[in-house]
Parts: sequence; C-alpha cells; structure tokens
Amino acid sequence: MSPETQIENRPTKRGPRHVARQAMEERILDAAAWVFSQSGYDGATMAEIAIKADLPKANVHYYFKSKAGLYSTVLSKILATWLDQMNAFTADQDPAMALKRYIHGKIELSRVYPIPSRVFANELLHGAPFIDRELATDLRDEVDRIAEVFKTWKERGRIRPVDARHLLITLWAATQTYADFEVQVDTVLRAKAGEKAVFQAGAEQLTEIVLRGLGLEVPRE
Amino acid sequence: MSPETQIENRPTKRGPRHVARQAMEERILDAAAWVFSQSGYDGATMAEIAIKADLPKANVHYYFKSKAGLYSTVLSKILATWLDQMNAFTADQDPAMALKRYIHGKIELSRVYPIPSRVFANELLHGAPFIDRELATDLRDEVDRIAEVFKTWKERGRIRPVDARHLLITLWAATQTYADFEVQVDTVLRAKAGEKAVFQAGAEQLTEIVLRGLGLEVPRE
DNA sequence: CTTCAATTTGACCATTTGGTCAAATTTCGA
DNA sequence: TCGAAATTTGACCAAATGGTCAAATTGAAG
Repeated sequence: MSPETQIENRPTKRGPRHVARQAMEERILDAAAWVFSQSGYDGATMAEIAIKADLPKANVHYYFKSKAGLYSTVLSKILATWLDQMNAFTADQDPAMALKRYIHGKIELSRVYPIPSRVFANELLHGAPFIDRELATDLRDEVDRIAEVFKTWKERGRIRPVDARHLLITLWAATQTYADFEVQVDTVLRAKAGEKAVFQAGAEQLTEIVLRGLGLEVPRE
Repeated sequence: MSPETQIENRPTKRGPRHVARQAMEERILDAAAWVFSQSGYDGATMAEIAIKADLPKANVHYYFKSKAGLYSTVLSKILATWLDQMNAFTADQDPAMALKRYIHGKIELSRVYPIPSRVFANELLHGAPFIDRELATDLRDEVDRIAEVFKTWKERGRIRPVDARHLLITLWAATQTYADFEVQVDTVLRAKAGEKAVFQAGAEQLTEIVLRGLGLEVPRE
C-alpha cells in the first residue's frame, strides 16, 4: 500500500470533487442569504438565487434539493456563529469586562454579517417555523449557562442582582438592531449606517449605559 | 330646507353606507395585519386574508384595490400610533419620569398591538420599500424634536450628556423585541410571552438599567 | 485512452397567486 | 314603491414559482 493511497483513504473527504462541491455550496449559500434577506422566505425565488449565484436554476437544485433546505442551512450557520461568541462569556472573568466584550463583539458580528442576521430576524419574526428545534435546545442551553454565570457573580457580590434573561433579551435586541433595522438607524441618525463609526458609537454608548445601569465601572481599555 | 337635510349635508360623511364601509375596512385590515404578520408581505395571500375576514376574495378587492394598498395602510396606522406616543415626550418634564413613562408606554404598545408591530418590523427588515417616505419625514421630524429635548435637558444640567439618537435606537429595539421576537423571548425566559407579567418585568428592568445608566434616580411612583 | 459517476442545463409542468369582470343582489333616498 | 348606486360573489386568467427530468458534458481513476 503506497503512502499516497494511505493519505487518500482518510475518512475526511479531500478529493478535488469534494472541494469543488463545498466551494459551490458556499457560493449558493451566499447568494441565497442575500436573496432571503431582501425578500424573506416566501418572497425569495429560486430563480433569483440562481441568478445571484450565476448558475442555472436546475443546478442550484442539484446542490440543494429544496428552498427550505437552503434556508435552514443559512439559519443554522448564523446561529452557530452567535452561540460561539456567547461561549466566551464565563464566570471567571470580571463582569464589566465580560459584558463590555460581549456587547462590542455582538455589534461587530452585526457589522460583519448583517445579511444572515436579517434572515434570522425574519425567521424569528414569523415564529421560527424552521429553526424552532435548535432554539429550544442549543440556544436555551447557552442561555441557561449564562444565567448561571450571573448567579455566580451575584453570590460573589461582584454584581448587583439582575434578571439575566431579560438582560440578554435587551442586549440582543439592542445589538441586532444595527444590522436588522438599518433603514431605521439611517433615518434616526441621519447618516449612512453600515459605516464602522456608527457601530462603534452604538457599542460604546450601549456599553456605558448597561454597565452603569448595573452599577459597574466602565473598564478603560 | 329641513333640519334633517342640513344635518345630512355636513361634509363629514355619516350615512349608514359610510359607516358600514368603515366597519368593513377595519375588519379587512385586522385580518390582513394578522396574515401579514404571520407570513410577511410576499408570503401573505389575498385568499388567506379573505378567509380570515370571512369574505369572498373578490369582496376584499372591492374595498382594497391591491395587496400593496392593504399592506401600506396597516403600516401607516401603527406608525401613527407610535409617533403619537412619542409626542408625549417633552422638555418640561422631569427626565427620569419622561423616560420611565416612555419605556413603559412603548412596551405596553408592544403588548397591545403585537401584530401590526410585527408587520412593521418585517417592513423595516426588508429596507422599508413601502413606507420609506413616511420614515424620512414624520419619523425623522419626531426624532429631531426629541433630540432637541435631550439637548435642552443637558443645557439645564438635568441629564448627563448622551447621544439621544443612539439612545432612541436602543429603546426601540429593546421595547419592540417583546412583540416582534416573541419566540425568542419565550425561549430565553422559558415562559409564555404575551403574558402581562413578562412585559411588566421587562419594562421595569429596562427602565432601571437605562435610568441608572444615565445617572438618574428611578422615580418611585 | 476508457469508463463511469458526478455535474450541468434547457425544457417542461402542476400549482398558486394577484387581480378582473360581469352578473346578481342589496340598500338607501326620494 | 321604485330606481339608481353600492355591494357581493363565483368564475376566470395570465404570470410566476418550486421542482423534475432526461439528455449532454466533464473529469478523475485505472
């Protein structure tokens, strides 16, 4: 058995076919996220997604059997990104620093991934018919964990008592809004959203209000 | 000319025909708001709206020529409701009281009108293609006015300097979320949203954090 | 070079949708 | 009561949509 054969037999697929397939799937997913974010699930059409991906419509269906599958994949990916960031929120940190990092990080995600963020918001708005399972398991678990973090902080006298769940709801709403409701942000600020400075200013004021609101000092750095 | 004739000639239409028409329009608008909130603009069908209003589809088209017109009417009505509430926000009040009232009032609107609220959120999410004009005029004017209120407070030393526009964005996001993303609220709280207690708790904690965050005392009453 | 699975693509289809229309019916004012 | 205007409603239609399919093409492995 030659070394080459050995390498090619490893379980993780690496053939050129597989690599090309993954690239094509990503290309289609990007196009789909864009179209879903513009038109919602029902408003989006496979034809438009195909045009955006610069592929014949039948080819899109070759990679993703149904519109629903395509949509669910977009949702799962952005949810995973958010859960991953929440994971950095731990009890061993200083509450003020942890919150500041979380707020800034979350707003940064809004800035970098506004498109899937809007797709997700649309899904929630309609009662999460496609992603309800993942919400009730993965998200709920993560929220429970963070609630424990706040409980720990409270017991150690590091933070004033606060309802961690309502606080998370507030933080999500306030951070997501810069991605999801860009038109509203434009209108209110009389400026072009999407600009880095807008996100920066939003993150800073939100951090300051929330930290002071919880009786914490705003960390310098 | 008899008195009756006099009365019936007044410009404000009051004939039984007109009253019946208005009742029918409201009935259709309610049904439409419901369906739009569930399915979005494209996902909603005139057939479903007709069923919800318990009318033949052609009859819905008799009162509202197009789906777009029906949708725009739903949007305008809820925006007017919000602008009306913002109008109570004036410089002559105590900042803490004004903010507390605004937050509680806004969350109350979320509780009472969750359905049109979601329709509006959906519209914003997709870039406000139908209501962009009203945003750029009515909403912008009202925001400018409130920015002036904060400026006045600051000059009188009644409040610490704060970016009123970013603050409004935060308040809207945090109050709307209880109506718009009910599924998420359910998941996070492990409870049924829509319950009055949830809105009450959310309003109180949000008020406390924001007021303290701005260096204000939370009013007793 | 051959082979064969993977991929590409145009043509096609059943279903759904917003909207129209004309005929039937109801209702209000005179 | 009568006539005109407003309303109601079933039937219908053109356009759009998600998805299918079979024939053609490609490209990696032996």
